[in-house]
Amino acid sequence: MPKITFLPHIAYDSVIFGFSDGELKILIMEYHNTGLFALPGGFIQSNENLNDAVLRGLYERTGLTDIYLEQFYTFGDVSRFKPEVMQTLLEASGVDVKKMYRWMLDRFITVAYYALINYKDVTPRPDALSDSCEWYSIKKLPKLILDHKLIVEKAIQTLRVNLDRKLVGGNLLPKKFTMNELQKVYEVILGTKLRRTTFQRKMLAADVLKRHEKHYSGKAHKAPYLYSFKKR
Amino acid sequence: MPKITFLPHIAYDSVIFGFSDGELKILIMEYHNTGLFALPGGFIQSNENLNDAVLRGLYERTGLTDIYLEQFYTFGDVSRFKPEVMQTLLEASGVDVKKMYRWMLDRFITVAYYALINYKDVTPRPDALSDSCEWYSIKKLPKLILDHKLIVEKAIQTLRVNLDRKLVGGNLLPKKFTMNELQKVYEVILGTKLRRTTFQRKMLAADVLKRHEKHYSGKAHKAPYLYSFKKR
DNA sequence: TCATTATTGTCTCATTTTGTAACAATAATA
DNA sequence: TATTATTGTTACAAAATGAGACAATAATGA
Repeated sequence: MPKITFLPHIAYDSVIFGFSDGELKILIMEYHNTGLFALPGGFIQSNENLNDAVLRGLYERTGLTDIYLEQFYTFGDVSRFKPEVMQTLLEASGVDVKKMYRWMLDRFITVAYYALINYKDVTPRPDALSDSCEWYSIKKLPKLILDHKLIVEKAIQTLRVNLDRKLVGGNLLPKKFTMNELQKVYEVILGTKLRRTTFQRKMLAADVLKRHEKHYSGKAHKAPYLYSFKKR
Repeated sequence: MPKITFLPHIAYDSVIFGFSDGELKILIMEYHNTGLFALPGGFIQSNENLNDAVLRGLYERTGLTDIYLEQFYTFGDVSRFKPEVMQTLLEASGVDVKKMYRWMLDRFITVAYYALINYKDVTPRPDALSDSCEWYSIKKLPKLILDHKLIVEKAIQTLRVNLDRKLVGGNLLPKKFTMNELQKVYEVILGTKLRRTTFQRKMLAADVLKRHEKHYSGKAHKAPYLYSFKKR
């Protein structure tokens, strides 16, 4: 069995977005007994494509394979080199830093991705080094290590720009959804209220939605149609 | 004097755009006696910010310090690992590959940037490994090594998207320019003809231009105003 | 000197897109 | 069966854009 080796100095971090309770949430890991929180990230095997490494990490944490994923920035400032932080994480997990994990204390450049997933499809799983992997509202994030707060902010900025251009909002919803649910996703991401009729007209005119049967919620009013995104 | 060391496995490549003769051009390096062409790139010193490394490389090739620069993608497929190409480059330059440059034959992930500069401000300078550093029209590029063609294509795509959103077109022109010159830049980048009156109205409405004196070209017609971009 | 030519800055009107409100059509409830 | 809340669609106003017209030059040359 060949030994798995990772590329030194290069990592990735992923901002995994979900939508629930009318809020935008992301997955955050907490490390054993440290009170330190971080984005889910990982390393690239020496014979592995960068994008595949990220998909592998996403699969390990969420169990999902067919994920909307987008690379948005690579963070390479020297100021993100803080070996004492990584040392704390490793020691708290009881691994032998001196031997196997020496390379993890080096300077790292990290390639950041964001993913959009359907909240309900996921049961977050922590990895070997971490205690928990849980959803946090982007309005109430814990303090994150290194520059991870900056990474989250840039992810949200990029998502906002791409929302209309790439019409990616639907990836945060189940396959079928109502127009109102889609509008709420847009409103939360953009941070503004949108006009119902204008939104509906725009989405229908974009010719990306397929209309399905009506959805009877049990509420005392007209039932809305369900929609799904057309395959491209 | 401390020895300069570079981060292994990480490089950058830059797509340096200029505008002349009504064409969009980029700087391409040719390597000694090899007929191999590549984007200007380089490595990151172990105590240097990623962005600073790119600016340093840009300065070495162009002599410019105040450059519009944007990171747009990080390329990390295993398929870009072709040690024989780098070996050819190094050997043709007469360096001792076995000793100093062993690390250059490893797998590299490259962070790609594009820069916009005023063509006339620059006298391209080759680096130690290369023969020449010259402007090529993006319509007539030589065959490039590795995935550099893909990198150029992605740079152009990103530039198109950012053109209106960030109003960066002016960085390809001298400080002062006429509306017609600016329009030509837009047309070349977008690959389409634009309507003169609509373009003028849009640019003026955007409130990013400052109007200066008229420019008398000697031609037999009304003289256009000169404009510059407002500082942000 | 004064038409001529090419191009510019601006205006006008038509067309398209977007903002805003109105309204009829339900699905459950009382 | 009237009431309530929400939906899909239409109607009209307002704004943005497309497309052309036109007067205002800067040089040229008769």
